[in-house]
Amino acid sequence: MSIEDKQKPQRNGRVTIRTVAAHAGVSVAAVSKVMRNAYGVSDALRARVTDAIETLAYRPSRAARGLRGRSFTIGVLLIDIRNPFLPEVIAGVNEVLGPSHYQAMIGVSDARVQLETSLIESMIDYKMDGLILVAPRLPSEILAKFAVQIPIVAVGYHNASASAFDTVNADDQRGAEIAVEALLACGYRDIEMLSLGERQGHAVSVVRQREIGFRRAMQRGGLGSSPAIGKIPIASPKREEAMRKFLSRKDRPRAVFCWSDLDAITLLSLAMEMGVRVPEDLAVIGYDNSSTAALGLVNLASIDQSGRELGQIATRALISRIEGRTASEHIFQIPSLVSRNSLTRSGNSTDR
Amino acid sequence: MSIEDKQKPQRNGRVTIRTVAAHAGVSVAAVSKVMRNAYGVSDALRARVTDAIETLAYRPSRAARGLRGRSFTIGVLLIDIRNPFLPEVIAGVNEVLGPSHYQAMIGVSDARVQLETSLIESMIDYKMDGLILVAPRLPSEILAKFAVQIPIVAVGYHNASASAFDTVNADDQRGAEIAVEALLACGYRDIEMLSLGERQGHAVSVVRQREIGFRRAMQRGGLGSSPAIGKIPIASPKREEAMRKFLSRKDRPRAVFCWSDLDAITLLSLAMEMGVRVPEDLAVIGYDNSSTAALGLVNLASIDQSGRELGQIATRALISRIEGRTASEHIFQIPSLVSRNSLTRSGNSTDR
DNA sequence: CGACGAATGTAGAACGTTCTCCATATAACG
DNA sequence: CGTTATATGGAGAACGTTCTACATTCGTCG
Repeated sequence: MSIEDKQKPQRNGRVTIRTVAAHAGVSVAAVSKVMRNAYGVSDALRARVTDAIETLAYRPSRAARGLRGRSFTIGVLLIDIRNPFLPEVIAGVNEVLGPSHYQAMIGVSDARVQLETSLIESMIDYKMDGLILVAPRLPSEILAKFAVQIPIVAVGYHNASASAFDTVNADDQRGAEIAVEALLACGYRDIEMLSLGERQGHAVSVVRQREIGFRRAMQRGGLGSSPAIGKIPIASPKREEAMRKFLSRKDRPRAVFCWSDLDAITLLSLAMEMGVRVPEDLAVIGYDNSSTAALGLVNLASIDQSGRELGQIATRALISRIEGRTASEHIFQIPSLVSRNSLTRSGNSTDR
Repeated sequence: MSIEDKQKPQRNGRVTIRTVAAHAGVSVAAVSKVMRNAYGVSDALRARVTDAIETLAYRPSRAARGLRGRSFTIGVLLIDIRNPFLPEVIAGVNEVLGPSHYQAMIGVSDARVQLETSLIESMIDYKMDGLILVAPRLPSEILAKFAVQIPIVAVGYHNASASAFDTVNADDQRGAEIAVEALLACGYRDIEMLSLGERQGHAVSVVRQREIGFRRAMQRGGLGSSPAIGKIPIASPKREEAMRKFLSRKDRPRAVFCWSDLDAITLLSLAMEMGVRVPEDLAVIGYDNSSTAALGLVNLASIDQSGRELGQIATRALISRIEGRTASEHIFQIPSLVSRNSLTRSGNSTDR
């Protein structure tokens, strides 16, 4: 009879930590200890509990875990899911997370500050163990405020002075310089940059960094103190319109550096439609080295910043922070040029 | 003094439901009721509580919610994040979820059954309210087993007899038929399909459905009882190799239908490299009408199944199921042809 | 005026973990 | 043999919600 008192579990189907404890003939606390492999567990006990977990196919409830301690989940926030660069980052994250006991949950903010905020809050409310923010839009002060509640690593967010969170970046200034240097090396002097519309990037965004690098390289090359930077809106009908206008300008430059392959590829396409030959009339170089750029049909020269690597590094940084590091880290990767036909006819089409 | 007894909250910084209750001078249960807008709340009470929530900037803990009741989160499982069709689905999901109080969390399975299983389990363990599985790899019996634990809607998964979960699909058989009919209408008779390697698709996958549709349309057109279907592996080096082999076959067909734009675009690119003219030597039609296909440079005719719409429909179905529906629904959308230059030179290049 | 039902609010038991103390057993040591 | 350290296991209080019962207050109606 006294045994039946204990038989309260099993009420609904779910196998809980209590079921496991009963099956193994030990206490709930013991099971918890084994799972967290905490101190003070004999081999015999561990074996018995492990067995019970196995046979019952027990899975700890993440919800309950989150309420009290670790949830073993990390949140990844993407600004946009259509930019092919971002999936690469995810791939890198998953590679590192795979062998660990952590899992990634992804949120997509669609570049809306409102949604970004609420997703971050949700992830905190889920008691996730840490966050990787990819190209967040929020200002540093806000991120810092979140960072006291949860470990944060920002990718594609240039703020090397942030002390509350880590950053992982490709050196976007250097990337832009490399692009300009490549154009100069091909003999082009009349160079412009096509960047992203004003409202889309704050000072710490990758876009603005690339503009800085562009300006510096142009000045260093002796090409004026304020080189031209055009702004392309992000929304679709206006976007193509702005590019068409650029392509039909009588004073169109000889070469153009686009902030992203996304724009560069569309530009290439419109150029073809409008009879502007690439690279004979206009040389184009993009950024991200997306898989579309690599297509023989497109053949777009591009700056490669390995999203996969950035994802891997960010994940490792986050885990080390979750496990106790408090000093902030700011990691830089150096991007590289992938030359293709949009740069010059002899562009190395068989890259890498 | 007796008041101070109650002052236990506020221990660490977090604003909990108890803080709100104290601030509004009501019970915890009352606050909970207001938030769930349950029955039996006066306007006065509601106002007071709403005020307190506002001033304290209270956010309910999702972790705690999940432990007891609704978590107001739905999980989305993607087979692969690099296929541009899938982000479209997410966009559709987010559009419907935006105005609601639900939020989406995304997991990426990378087409690995193991990972897919563990992600689904995690989502269940988080007590998410429902799941949208996009092109899952798991067999129906397993999905059915999961579906008793959590409402499930599968997208891109053909099993109209499943009674435990809903399915939302474009009619992939019909889509393939439309493709073949378009090729026939252009006068091509020597037609093959390039499909996905054997191990990649089970019977209910979209790929196999497209094969069925292809066969039926070919037979109906009087083109043999077992038309040729080539299989292209998914992994990168072998993939291009198989396509090159196809392109250099002496008995290469006059027209080809690819299971996905992903393959069709690579094929187009390799064809150009190898000097095979499209559509003069080879007509190509793809599937998904991805944004890359629409580029002037690529100009790939394709079957359009609006991923956005599928996402929207799936989300609405899931919500209705969460809110009580038990009978399963199996929804079909009819895809459409987007004609472009890869089909015939006069291919309507200015689509949509 | 008594009785009953509707409307409103509250107490308190879950939910499934983690983790801090404690209790006990065993070993070590003088 | 007593005393003290050390290893091992367990009890039970959180964590922040939801939600079922129940208590109270009114109105209404016969």
